[in-house]
Amino acid sequence: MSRQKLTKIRTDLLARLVELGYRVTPQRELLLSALGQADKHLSAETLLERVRAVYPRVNKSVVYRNLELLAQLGLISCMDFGQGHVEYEVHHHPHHHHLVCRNCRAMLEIDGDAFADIQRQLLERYGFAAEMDHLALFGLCRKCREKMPVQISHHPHSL
Amino acid sequence: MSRQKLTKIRTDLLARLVELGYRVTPQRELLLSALGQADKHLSAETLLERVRAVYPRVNKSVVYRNLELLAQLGLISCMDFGQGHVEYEVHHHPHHHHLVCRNCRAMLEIDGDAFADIQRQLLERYGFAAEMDHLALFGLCRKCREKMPVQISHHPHSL
DNA sequence: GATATAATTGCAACTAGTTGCAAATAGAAC
DNA sequence: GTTCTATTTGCAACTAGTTGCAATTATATC
Repeated sequence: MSRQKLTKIRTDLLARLVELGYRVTPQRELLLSALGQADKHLSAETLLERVRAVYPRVNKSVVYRNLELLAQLGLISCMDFGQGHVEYEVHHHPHHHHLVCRNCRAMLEIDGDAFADIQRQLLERYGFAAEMDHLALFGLCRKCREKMPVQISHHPHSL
Repeated sequence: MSRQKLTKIRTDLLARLVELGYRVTPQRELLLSALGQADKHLSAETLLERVRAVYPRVNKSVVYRNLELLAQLGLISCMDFGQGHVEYEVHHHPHHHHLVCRNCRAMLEIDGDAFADIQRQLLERYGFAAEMDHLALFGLCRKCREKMPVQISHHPHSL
């Protein structure tokens, strides 16, 4: 992605913050730069590192709080990969899901409306409006399924 | 549930551990008792408390390690509710999912094969074998949807 | 540019959970 | 019942993330 585009992402998000009544601070600029420069989801920790690479005195609670804020406002998306592993990204492609392989950690991005049917069913049957615009599902990818025909025992003895 | 049934759950799981080559320790007995007595998912912390209510000197790392072990062996199920909130339970009803309301935290249990169709589709289209036997989906339940027709602003000023 | 003030940051103390390692112990073999 | 040893536990130090609060600062107004 071009340098211009990256700058645009940052300034657009800053402008949105101002519109919503929030302030532009150097810490927020740094964080949005880091997010804009990333080509994939990044963890809060990685983002803190990248922010500190530019300006080491930024406090970690500021990064955590701002990531939460931005996610709440819908300016960035927050993907929960389970076991407390959360990653953030700007909305490059607004609507997609992830298939994560438990074995090789490979991640397959799939179409955003893959779950539209089931979403409609849940609404009809249970009156439940499920948020299904950015899901992560775990399982085994094709390669790993083919490589692993037999179930591995979990016992340390047998490993 | 009857006292007998509870004891049975514990002894059954202990027997399975022995079959798999693991040892029976007082700590594991206490943990399985606590799990067997629970009528719902419990967090690791709550389980630690319950174990310590009986025998206060049990170490927390032991509880965490054993919950991980039991879940890995499939003897208990581990439900990830996102944001690092994980809960454990013995398999009373083997196959179900949860619809969790973001607003009132109400939890609706739904049928285990609600996602069978989509699971088959993911396998056909992407060769991905998704684990879909115990999912948690977030959204708004019927009541909260009806109560909340307008979108609330997130800004602290306006709250 | 100075002033006011609400938003934001930095700090320090805290929580839940993890890890490496030495000590204790369950279970097997005698 | 002793002995052996791999498993399991307890400990202490650590990590990621959270929270309350005082100090700082971005922005609006004059």
